[in-house]
Amino acid sequence: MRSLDMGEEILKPKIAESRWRPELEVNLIDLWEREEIYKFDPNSDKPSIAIDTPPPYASARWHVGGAAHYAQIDMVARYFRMKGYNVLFPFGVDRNGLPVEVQVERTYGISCHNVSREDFERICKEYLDDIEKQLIWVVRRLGMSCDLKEYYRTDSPEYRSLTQETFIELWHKGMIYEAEYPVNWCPVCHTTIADAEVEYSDEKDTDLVYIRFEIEGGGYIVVASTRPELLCSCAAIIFNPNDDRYRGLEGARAIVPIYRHTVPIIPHPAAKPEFGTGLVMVCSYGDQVDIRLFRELGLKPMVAIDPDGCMNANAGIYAGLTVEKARSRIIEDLKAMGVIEKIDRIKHRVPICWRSKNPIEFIHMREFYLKQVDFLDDIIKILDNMKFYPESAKQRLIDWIEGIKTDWPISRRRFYGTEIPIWYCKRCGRVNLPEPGRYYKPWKEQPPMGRCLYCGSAELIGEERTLDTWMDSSISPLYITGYRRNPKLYEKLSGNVLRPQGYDIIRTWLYYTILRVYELTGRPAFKYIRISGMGLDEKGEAMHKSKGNVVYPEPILDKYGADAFRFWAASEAKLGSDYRFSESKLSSARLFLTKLWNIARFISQFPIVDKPDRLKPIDEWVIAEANRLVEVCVEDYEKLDFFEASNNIRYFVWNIFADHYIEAVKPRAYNSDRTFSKEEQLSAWYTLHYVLRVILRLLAPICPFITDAIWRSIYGGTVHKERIPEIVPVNEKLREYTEYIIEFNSGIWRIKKKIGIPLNNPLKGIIYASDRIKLFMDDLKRMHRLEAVSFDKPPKEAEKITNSLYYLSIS
RNA sequence: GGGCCGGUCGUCCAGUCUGGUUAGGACGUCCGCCUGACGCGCGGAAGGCCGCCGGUUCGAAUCCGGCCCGGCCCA
Repeated sequence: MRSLDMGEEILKPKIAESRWRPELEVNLIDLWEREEIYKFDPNSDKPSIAIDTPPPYASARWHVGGAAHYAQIDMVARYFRMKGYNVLFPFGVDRNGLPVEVQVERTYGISCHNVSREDFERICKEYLDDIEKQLIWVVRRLGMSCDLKEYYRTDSPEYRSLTQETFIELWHKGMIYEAEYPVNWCPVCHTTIADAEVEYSDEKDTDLVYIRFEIEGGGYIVVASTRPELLCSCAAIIFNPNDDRYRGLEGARAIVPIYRHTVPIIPHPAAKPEFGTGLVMVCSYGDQVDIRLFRELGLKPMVAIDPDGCMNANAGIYAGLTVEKARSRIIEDLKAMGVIEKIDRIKHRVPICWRSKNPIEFIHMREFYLKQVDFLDDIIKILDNMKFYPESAKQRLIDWIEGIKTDWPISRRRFYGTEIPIWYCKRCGRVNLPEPGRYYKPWKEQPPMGRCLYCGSAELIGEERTLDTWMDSSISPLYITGYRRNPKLYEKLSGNVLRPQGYDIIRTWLYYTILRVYELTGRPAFKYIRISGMGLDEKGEAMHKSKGNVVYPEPILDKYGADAFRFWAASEAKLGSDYRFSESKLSSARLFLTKLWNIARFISQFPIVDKPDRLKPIDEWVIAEANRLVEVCVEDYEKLDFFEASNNIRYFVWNIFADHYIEAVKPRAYNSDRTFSKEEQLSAWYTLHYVLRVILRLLAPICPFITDAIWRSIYGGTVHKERIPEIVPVNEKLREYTEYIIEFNSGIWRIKKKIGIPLNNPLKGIIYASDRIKLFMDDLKRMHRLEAVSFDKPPKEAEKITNSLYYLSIS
């Protein structure tokens, strides 16, 4: 250390620029990569954790909400590292399945059915590669501390082979079966989808048609329906058993108009008396209720809609028409026949496909199913072994699980996905599964088993269908921890996986993962589950391309820098709540960073000294406040949240440290007029650096760039290898003085403003203050350049400034 | 229809679980200031019947009941 005999000109800040420039962030990204400071060490004895990053769909660009979510996940990773953990933080890109295909078909105006399967696969890959580049650019620019040299793709042969391996494993465990049931069918995507993939449209105006049915043996009834095109498949008419109007009809039969077949009239609680006339026709299938009723009442279904969403031969003259066309045509015909009583316009929601957003139909298909109904109780029980943040997210999952009634259909009649690894024997019809361990494409490769394992026939036919994309995604924690491929790593990490994701995919990604990991390993998939809210636009509405309100992160990151963006992402909303994008908040985040930069610049001019034997009271006071900040931040970080931490850091840095402590301590730190002793000056220098280092370490997970830039230029090394600061022993009671210090300073500033003198001018006259501020008075007196301070009772002629501050001017 | 979340200065949000001095912050607004880090700054100020109605209590933004409005999820 150099001589402490200060001539003022020796004090030169180590940080020269008065502004942090976000362009400099890019240099740090390169530096971090070169120094490999975020690398996971499989041989370390530190506690380990794996973060199961949500593989973003490569089929869609990120908006600022998505980028903010990933920034938050990175904060989690960085916090665990600074807590002393060895963190496996992979980055995956989900490239499988229907979403990709739908996007590709839309973008290129093709259909997977009118180009060859090979070509379609190639186009999907190229499209994904392109989008992925943008994605990776954003990930890097955000400062994500994952290893981007080794990110994984769910459509890689390695990943798909694990998906197939788990399929084979579950097959052999007897958990997969094939069956023909009514399924959710998307006529546009041309495939079965799972209940979890069904959404409901916004409320739309629909015709509720009141149709007259003759009763066998005379009379008629009126049935209201939104799906008259299904008349041909009408198998019964129900009314509520409590509905007095229709009691007499029990056992009667009605004649279906146009088709003239007769159907029973049955009392059943599924009919709501207040809907329409209280009489409901049961058709195969208008909705889920119909499916249930057919099963319950033992009715014989008649298929009326084909896989293209058109009426089939059973619909008679309407065959070949789309459902919508058939509906309007049949309404016209019924009108002409004079059997329509009236048509109401009602609002209702229709089930739609989560990707194509088209109405789904319920039709019969033969599909593979993964058993889940048998395991629901076990799954709910195993949730107790996983910690949810926030706690309330758990209920959403339980609600979903409790509503599950059928097994999971996992086969998809699509192309861009993991192939179902099955060859069928043409002779005996049995299913042949290959050995696990590599990636199979049964639709184009020779059967690896050569001959049928059961009858020895050489005639084997490869399965053409693919798996539901959630069959891939739901093994991501197994993939990243080396399940079946790296036993040592798997042993180390299994049981230590953290899942961060949004609440929008609780019923899909989260649920399916927990289900599958349980079925495969019998263990809980996760130790921690972090559920975040959704990123919305400035008005609080979801961002959609079609709405034109999408804000992309690239220009925002260029303009404000990643740290400002990340600070915004941390400080905008509590974990679990939705967050709105707001450019004005982003710019205030940037102001905060500038403030921090300049605080560091100021402090950087003073030498870094050892702790002196005695600290001045105000120094100890600010350290006590810093202790409290550490407590608040750690508490927040432990909840995997950053809202309280970031907001408290900002408040402390700006409103306590800068406004009151630094201002008060400036004269002592410079000590140009030798008001203070050398030891007192050292106490200031020590405290300034101490607090700055606390702030930088606390903020490092949120703002990794600016904190590291400051750390490197003042202290050397990187802040990212530091630990989260701990509380140091000081007199915590000093925090009780905080409000008095603020009130005192504020009072003096008000006096100076009132008499019209600059804040750095001496204040003539006598200040009457409360003696509770006495402890800090030599610093405060010098800070404000007060001429005289008294702790006596103020005289009557003194002016009251605050409850405890009076001023007697000298005229 | 069922469930969940929300309604607090002009705007966006804390505070509500664990009731208690003048309900906090950020942005915006107004006034003043070149103050040995920062004008992307400093200081000062204005601005709120805490959705509505009732109840519990010495005391309610906070607890209880009802209602209204907005959003999400499920049928």
